[in-house]
This record gives sequence, structure tokens and C-alpha cells, in this order.
Amino acid sequence: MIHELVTPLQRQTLSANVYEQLKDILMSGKMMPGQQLSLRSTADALNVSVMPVREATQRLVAENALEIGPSRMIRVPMMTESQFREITSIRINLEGFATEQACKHINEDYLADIETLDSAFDKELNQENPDSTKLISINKDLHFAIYKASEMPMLLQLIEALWLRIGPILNYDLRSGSKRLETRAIADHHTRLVKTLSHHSKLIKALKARDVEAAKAALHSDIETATEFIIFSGTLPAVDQTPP
Amino acid sequence: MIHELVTPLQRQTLSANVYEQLKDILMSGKMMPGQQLSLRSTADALNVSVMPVREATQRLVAENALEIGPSRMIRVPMMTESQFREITSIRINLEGFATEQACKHINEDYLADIETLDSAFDKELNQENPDSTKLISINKDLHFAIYKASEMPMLLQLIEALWLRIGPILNYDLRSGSKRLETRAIADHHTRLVKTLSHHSKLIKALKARDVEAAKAALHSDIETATEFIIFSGTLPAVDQTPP
DNA sequence: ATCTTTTAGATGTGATCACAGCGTTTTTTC
DNA sequence: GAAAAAACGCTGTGATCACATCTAAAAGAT
Repeated sequence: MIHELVTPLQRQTLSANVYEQLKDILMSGKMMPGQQLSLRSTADALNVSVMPVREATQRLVAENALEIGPSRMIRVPMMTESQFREITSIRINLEGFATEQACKHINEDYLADIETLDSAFDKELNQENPDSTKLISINKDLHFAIYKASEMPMLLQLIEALWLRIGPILNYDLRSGSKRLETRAIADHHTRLVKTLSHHSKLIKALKARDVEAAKAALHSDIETATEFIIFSGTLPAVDQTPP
Repeated sequence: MIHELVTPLQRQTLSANVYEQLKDILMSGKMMPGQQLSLRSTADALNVSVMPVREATQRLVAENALEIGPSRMIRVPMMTESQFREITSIRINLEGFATEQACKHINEDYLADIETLDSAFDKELNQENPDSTKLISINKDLHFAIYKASEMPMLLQLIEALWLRIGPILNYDLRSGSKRLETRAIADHHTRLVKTLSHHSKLIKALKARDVEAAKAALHSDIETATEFIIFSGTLPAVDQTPP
């Protein structure tokens, strides 16, 4: 009866709670790359002891979403341009594979979610003052709605880990971008978003037609466009500035 | 002077030490899937307190090399056949990509390491009593020597995480195989290893010729052969037997 | 004033204790 | 003897304390 309807609701631990919060903070890029993170201060801020924070940060370190510096201090990882390019090429491969599998398992239910998010993106973009943070969030949800159709949960998890690593960069760019949106930057940003929109529509059309090659091509363009924008904006250091 | 010669030798923590040990144990499959792991008992066994073990296990849980059961107990994950197939398809993609990149960056140094390991594998296999554990270990080193030539450290790390997840299965098969090596099993096992050997030689030849497609094909066959053997041996449960 | 030395604070790491939840075993009851 | 109940032991979780190490500020010397 009811046992089959409710989820077991495994009472989550404080560690898991802290982990989710820190993950959100990093994902939405509320911490800059290189910024330090003290166990005690964050524990105080979250009104818990250091133990849950320790476990959460250790887990994030394991996922490379945080790193421990030479003097054991925990910080948001810096990322060089070459590292960013490596992640991008891995993303093209892994997310391309997910898209390929999504073409095989796509159906009306998946498409409904995808098109809802696509129109939400469209709507937000065509407002007079588009909220970049919201656009990034919708874009992420849209991509994962597509990858979910691959019906490969582990693959989804791997891709999530990669997005977690580039999250801080995306927002770092956003902040530094907002400081210099005087001249061409804002125009470039807008044209980039319009490009993204067209990539999305091509991608969805290809999914409907189950056209694997077209879908992968559209995804490739989408990722490349965003990547080139980040690299061109010059927010990434050419070489590693931090001691190992 | 000497400062540039020595590595900083970051004094590793106990947690990292425990993590490495547990990782080795899992990788070499000294624990069966489903087997439980108590914090206190392992802490006693390693002569440390529970703290380092807690952090190490949490990290392994984050990497899906361990899992926490419904009653919070930590255990080696069970793996269904469909999960195993999913990992295999991800491996083919990711390791295929690594091989592709290795073709671009291959040189004499990389080749030297690769061929040393290849001949070690050949030598061990042609002994009268080949040590299966040693063969698996050499096979792993050989694969990663190839992937190292891709010069993509993060990709290497992702692949390592996947191998960590299938490590227990490989050994589980090995043990259950040793129990039933009466009839055809041992013969099948030998023919499989001979196949693996031929895949290796094809793969290395393709690497030398920088023939991307041939290299990927050889790798594909290599992974598929091993996978089919595991699945055919029937050590994997068809559906998940453990409560979520 | 400038450079060196010292000191005080903050950091992550590890150990130990207390506790709630769960599983098993023993005891009790019929 | 079989079923229900209580006791016990073991589990992971969280908090708190002690410690070595490192950083940054204050004191000292020249």
C-alpha cells in the first residue's frame, strides 16, 4: 500500500546537509577560485561543530571541487586554461555520449521536461534585463534533463562532477564580467546567449528526430561556444599560480 | 639547488594513508561485494583511531568504491549486471578517448614503459602456473601506461575511479572461479587471456602507427572480452538484491 | 625607518567520549 | 516448546579537547 509510495526518507546526516549546501555554493559560484575555507568559521556559520564540515569538505576534495593547499588550508581550486580545456574535451566526449544514448531512449515524458526548460530559457533571455545567474541555472537543468534521457545514472553522476568543477569558473567570469560590462562585453555576452539558444533548439530538434550525429554536433557547438567565451574573457590564468 | 630536486614530500596524513590502503584492498579485490566494513574494527586493525578511517571511508563512498547501507553500515557495493554493463560502456568511451589522445602524444619514453609491461604480461602468462592476481595487476598497469600517454591527468583520474569500482568484481570472479576451475572454466579463462594478449599486441602496434581507429578497435575488443567473461561467468546478480 | 626575531592567533589533524539507532541474543512469559 | 519481550552489543554520528604547524602581527635590534 503506502509503503510503495513513499521514499524511505533516510534521515540525512548533518554531514550530507553541509555537503549539499557547500556544493550549491560552489556550483552557483558564490566563492571565487582561490578563496580559502576555514573549518571552524564555516562550522560557526552553519551552527554545527567542525565534524560535519570536515567530512563534507573532505568529500568535496575527493571530487576535486575543493583542494587542500600546501599548508593544509582548504580552498576553491584555481584552474589554468589548459586544465579548463582538458575538462572541456572530456565534457564533449562524455556529454556527447550521453546525448547519443538519449537519442535512443527519448520519449514524450523526457521531451516534456526538456521543452519546458527550453522555453523557460527563451523567456528569461528575451526579458529586458535577463538574470545571468538564472540563465546559467536553467541551462544546467536543461542539459541534465537531456542527459537523464540516456538512462545511465552513473554517467550522469560523472558529468555532474565535471560541472561542479567548472561551476566556480562560470560565476567568476560572471562577476568579473559585470564589472567590465561597459563596452563590448555585454554585447558579446548577449550574442553568445543567442547562439546558445539556437544550439539548444537544434539539439532538441535532433533529439526528436533521433538524429545522433546532428544532436552531437549541436551539443559540441554549444559547449565550444561557452568555452571559447570563458577563455576569451581572460579570467583564467595561463599557468598555475599556486604552489602545489 | 637541492630544493629543486626533491619533492616537497608533503607529510601525508593518516587519513590519506588509510585511504591508500583501503583503496589497494578494494582494487585488488580482497573484499567481496556486499562485505561489511566496521569503522572501529578496521581502526583497530590499522592501529589508528576511528577518525582517519572515517575520513577515508567517506572519501571512498564519495567515489562509489564503498556505499552506506540502509542502516548506515558501510559495505562494498553490490553490482547488478546492468550497472556493470553501464560502467563498461562508459569505459569504452572514456578509455577509447584516452587511447585516441595517446596516439597523438605517443613517443619512445611512453612506448618503453608500455612494452616492458606487455612483455611482463606475456612472460607471466606463458609460465606453467600463471598467477591470475599478478596478471590482473600487470594488465591494469599496462592500460594506465597507455592512458598516461594521453597527457590528460584528469581523464586518468576519472578512469581510475571506474577501475576502482570494478576491482572487487574482478576478484570476486577470480575467487569464485578458482572454486570451480574443474572443468571448462580454467580452459575458458586461458583462452580469454590469450585473446587479451593478442588485443594488447594489436593495440600497441596501432599506437606505434598512430592509427587511431585501429587502436580504439583493439581496446574495444579487449574491454568487451573481459566484460563478456565476467557476465558469462554468472557472478553478477541480475537485479539489485540489497535494499536501497 | 628597516629588517629580524618573537609572539600570539588560527589552521587542519587526530583521539576520545557520549549518544541514538539497529540487530542479535538472551530472558521471560504463556 | 514457541512466541513475545527485554537486555546487550555493535554501528555510525557528532561534539569537544589536545597538539603540531603555519601565518601574520607585534616587538625588538641595528
